[in-house]
This record gives sequence, C-alpha cells and structure tokens, in this order.
Amino acid sequence: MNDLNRGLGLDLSTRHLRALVAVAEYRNFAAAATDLGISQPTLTRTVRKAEDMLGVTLFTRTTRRVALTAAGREFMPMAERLLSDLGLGIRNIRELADVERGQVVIASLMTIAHGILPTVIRQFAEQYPSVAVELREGVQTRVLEEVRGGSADFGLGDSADVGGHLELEALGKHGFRIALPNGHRLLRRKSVSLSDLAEERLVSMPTEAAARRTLDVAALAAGVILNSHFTVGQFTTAFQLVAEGLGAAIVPATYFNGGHPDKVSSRPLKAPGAVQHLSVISRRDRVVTPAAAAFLSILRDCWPAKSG
Amino acid sequence: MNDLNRGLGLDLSTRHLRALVAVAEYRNFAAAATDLGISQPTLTRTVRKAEDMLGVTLFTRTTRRVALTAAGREFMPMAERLLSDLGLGIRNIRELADVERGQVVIASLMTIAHGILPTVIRQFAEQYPSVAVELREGVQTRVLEEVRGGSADFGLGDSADVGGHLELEALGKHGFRIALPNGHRLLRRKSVSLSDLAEERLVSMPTEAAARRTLDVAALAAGVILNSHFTVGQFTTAFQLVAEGLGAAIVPATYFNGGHPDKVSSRPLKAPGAVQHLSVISRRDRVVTPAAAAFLSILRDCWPAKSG
DNA sequence: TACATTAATGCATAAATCACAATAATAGAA
DNA sequence: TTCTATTATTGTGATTTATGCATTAATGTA
Repeated sequence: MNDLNRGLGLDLSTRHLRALVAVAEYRNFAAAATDLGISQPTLTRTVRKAEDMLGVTLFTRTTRRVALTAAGREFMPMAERLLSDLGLGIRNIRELADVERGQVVIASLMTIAHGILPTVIRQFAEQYPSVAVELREGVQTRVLEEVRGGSADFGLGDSADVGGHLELEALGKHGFRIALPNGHRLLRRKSVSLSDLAEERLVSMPTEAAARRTLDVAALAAGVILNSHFTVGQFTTAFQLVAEGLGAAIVPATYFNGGHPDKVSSRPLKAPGAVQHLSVISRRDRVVTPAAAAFLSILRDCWPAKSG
Repeated sequence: MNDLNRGLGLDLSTRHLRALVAVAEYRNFAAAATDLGISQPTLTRTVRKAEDMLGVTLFTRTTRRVALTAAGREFMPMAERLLSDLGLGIRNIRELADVERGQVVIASLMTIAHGILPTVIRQFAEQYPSVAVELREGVQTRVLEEVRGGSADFGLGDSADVGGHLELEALGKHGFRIALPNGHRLLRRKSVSLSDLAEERLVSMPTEAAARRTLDVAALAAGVILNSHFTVGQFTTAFQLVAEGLGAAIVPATYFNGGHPDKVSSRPLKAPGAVQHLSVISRRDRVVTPAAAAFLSILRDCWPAKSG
C-alpha cells in the first residue's frame, strides 16, 4: 500500500466537505445549514469537527461575521474540485453499471461452448455481475439461424458457409483428436491419420454440424470414406458410445479441456484440411449492445491462451 | 449553491475510499483489513456500505476470490487520485497554518497607525487568526530605530531621511488639514494656506516627527515661519488642546478617519510641498517572514481605498 | 470426503450525529 | 448609552452508525 492513508485516522467525508463549501459560500452558518437541509447547530459541529481533523482553522467567526482564513481560501477550491470530481466519477460508474443490467445471448457451437466459453463466462460474470448470459448451444446451421433471426447477439461458429448479411471476425482454429476406447489398437500410435480410420466404425455428428462437414471434406480430399455408423447430437453422447466400445469418434481438440470418461483415451488426428476455423458471427445491420461488446472483448483476451 | 451536493444524501468518506482501494489492491478482505488496522468483518461492512451508497457493485467476491467489476476498475484510479489529492491539499493548508503561527511586529508612525492600520489588522487577524500582531507606534526616528535594530519586521513611515541598509517600498502619500476650534475665523474659508497660519499659535509635533519636518520645510519654502507654541507627542493630545481653544494644529489628512471631538473642525491645507510620502521600510538583509509578507500583502490591497 | 481458507452474520458495545432548546456574543438602532 | 435583533455556540437525550469478537457459510484443494 502506498501512502494514501498517511493522514492518520483521518475520516473526512463528503458531508464535511459540503458543509465547508456551503459555509464558505454563504459566509453564514444558518443560511448554509438551511441550504444543506440540516440544523444550524449540527452545521457548527460538523464544521468544527472537520477543522479539528484537518488541524487547521478554516473560518474565523464572530456572531456577526464569518470570514475565511488564508488556509480556508486555499482549501475551498480543492474541496469543490474534489466533490465535483467525485460526483462525475459516480455518475460514470453508475452509467457503466446500467450497461451491466443488460443481457447477452450467445449462439455457439458446442465445440466452443465446452472448450473456452466456461472460462470466458466466468470472467464476464465477475466483471458484469448483473448481466444475464444466455448460451444457446447448437450445430452450425442452428447458430446461423439464431444470428440471422436476431434472437442471438452474436454467434460463435465455423467460418465457412456463412451467407450474406452476416459479418465474420476470425477467432482462431483448432484441429481434431480421435477418441478411442481404452485398449484399442490405434492407441499404440502417437497420432492417427484419416486413412487409419477407414476400417473403423465411427460415432459422428449429424451432417448439419460444421465439424462433420469439415471432416467429410478432408476425408474426400484424402481419398478416404469415413464410416459414420452412429450419429449423435452431442459429443458427450459420442464419448459414452466410445466408452462402450462401439467405435471411435473424431472430436475437436478443444473439447478435451474438461474431464471425460476414463474408459476413453485420445490421439491427435493428423490430416491436412481437418482444421476448423472459428469466428464471431454477427449481423451486419445489428448494433452491438455494450454488454455484448464487453463479452467479446473478454473472449478475445481469453482466446489465445486456450485455443491452438 | 451549485450541484456539488446533487448526490442526494451521499456521505462517502475517506474511510470508505481507503477501504475500497485496499481491497482492490489485495483482492483479499482479511489482508486489506490488517493493512487498514481494522477487523475483517468491519471491512466487509464498510465496503458494502460504500457499494450501497454508490449504488454499484465494485467487487464480486466468493470466499475464494475477490475480483473487480468493470465499474470497480473504472472507479479505483479515481478513488486513489481523490485520496492523494486530498492528502496533498491537507499538507498544503497545514503548512500554511504553520506560517500562521508566527508573529508580526510593526513599527509605524501614528499617522498610519490611526488611519489605515486598524482595518488592515482586522482583515489580517481574520485570515491569520493565530498570528500575534504587535504594533509599535512612534515618531519617524523611533520607527527607523526599531527597523534598524531588527526588533520590528518592518516599519511604516516617511520616505525621507532613511539612511543606508534600509529598503523602501512606496505606499502612497497624504496631505494635511488644519484642525481649528469651532468658531475660528479661518473656518469661514474652504481651505487654508500656510501663510494664513503665520499669525496662529500652533500645536505641533516634536521636531523628530516626520510630519513636523515636512511642514517646516514647506513653510520655509513658502517664506513663512510657523509658530509652534505648543509641542505634544500625540495627535489626540493636540486635538484636545485645539478643543480648548489654545490654537490650531496641522494634522495628517488620513488622521481624520476616526471620530474626533465635536469642538474641533478642520479644513484642507493648501500648500505645495506639504505632502508626506509614506513607505514600507525594511532592512535589506533581513528575510521577510511569511507572516510579515502576508501582512504587507493585505496592507497593499487596502491602501488605495483609505489613503489619498 | 475432509480440510483449510476466507467472506459474511449475530450480537452487544461504543461512538457519532442529530434536532430542539437555551446561551453568549455582537452590531446597529433608538 | 441601552436595547434589540441576529447569529454562532453549547447542553442534552434520542437515534443512528460503526466496531470487534465469536460464529457461520461457502468454496477450492488434497
């Protein structure tokens, strides 16, 4: 701590300051007291208390005349400035707090929702405790619908296949990993390629999902046909199926932040093109609410640390 | 009153500010409380009170983590600046008050002492209530002695006949008036000249007095010999003699500020050279005390209004 | 799950603040 | 000069506010 409290136990309040300023202005205790809305004896005591604390006589008063001492004349402009600065500052932070009373609706891919968003939301909630956050998780097409329809402030999704009216801001990219039941032969490798998976039964996301399309395109380019035997809507479901030994699942690398069943292990997927590019998706014509802007600011700050 | 108290009954004190700043710094209530020298529960309550008054949440706290909200981050730098400004200001006025605990010793001609000094002293006493003022009235030679000897901070006297080592700062000049007993023939005139006084018995000051010398020189130049029949040390005494009808007295014009006996009236003295030039007289080698400087400053402000 | 840390309450006490009434001081008027 | 109106100060009891100790509740971590 620096020397801000070097003034000993000094406890000077805005009440004291206002009292001093009022007396200096009216040069009359009774009038000043009326203006302040307090009784005149109270004002006398308040002023005297302030002078005692400051250790300086600010006024010389007789019953007929109240005059400023040299110290008083020196002090008053500062007191006024202090009060006005404080008032300004309070107004500022109150406006800022009003901004906080907003709401943020985010449409996000589950990939992101499970990967980085929890951290971002925690930080946001700390800084803007009274903003309601609504997170709508879904596949890419659903995210785009939410943003287009205006029911979400912005979306977090794949950068590809985004039509007109929508604006993109690139956030980063992530690769994929193969989730395999413990004991699976492919776990002996350090990494797995798409062609290694040609033989495998796969637990996949539906074709509307951006991750699915990215992988299908990459597989096509590699001349491999993926055997999407099971189709599920949630990665957590996919994990469960994998845990049951029903097959393998290709899962976004960012998804491995949280814990997952100990019957499942994973290896990186080595495949050119099997990379998902993520963006903030917003309507070009929609004004960004302050709350949404604040959220995005925190999101950008957090991104590099958690993605790759 | 301007809008300094527009913050409703807001009563935010330095105690609150310090509490907020300390918590923001430590991000830990217990540590901040120790630093502030108060108990942790007290700090909790102080912070909450402050937040309530501001109407804004500044911190989000769990038992394991204290974080600043956006409003809090906005507020803290201002709070620190406010505290440091206040501390600085207090130090300033305290120094100024220390200056006040001095003493001013003034050696002055009675002319000035009775004319303008009372007003000056009153104003000075209001502004510097704890400075002792000592006024030593005397004739010119006495004033010079006091200043030379260093027993006075400065002198107020005639500008003439001031030897080396002493410094002059001109203040102004004043003429003279003739004090006459009511019913005196010269009162029929609007003004009186030196030659008119050749016939008169005069009540004069001793030859050491600057006013006496000025008048003698002027009379010499006018070819008149003044009949200084009575010599007294105080103008008030001279007035009494005049009131008794013993003669006329030539008195500094500035002396007619206060009331004087109603048996005496006065007329202006028209005489080239019958003008007394007054100065602040000080030792060249003596440093001016802050109290003396302040006194002189007020004296200069007052002078034009009262002299002529 | 148990533990250690830490912010928030309950409660009794001490301090400060307040307004009403009475007092003291002062400048101007009769 | 004395009287009077004005005005700052002081007395006092009620109310509000702040404080510290002991305790509780909440939350990461091993």
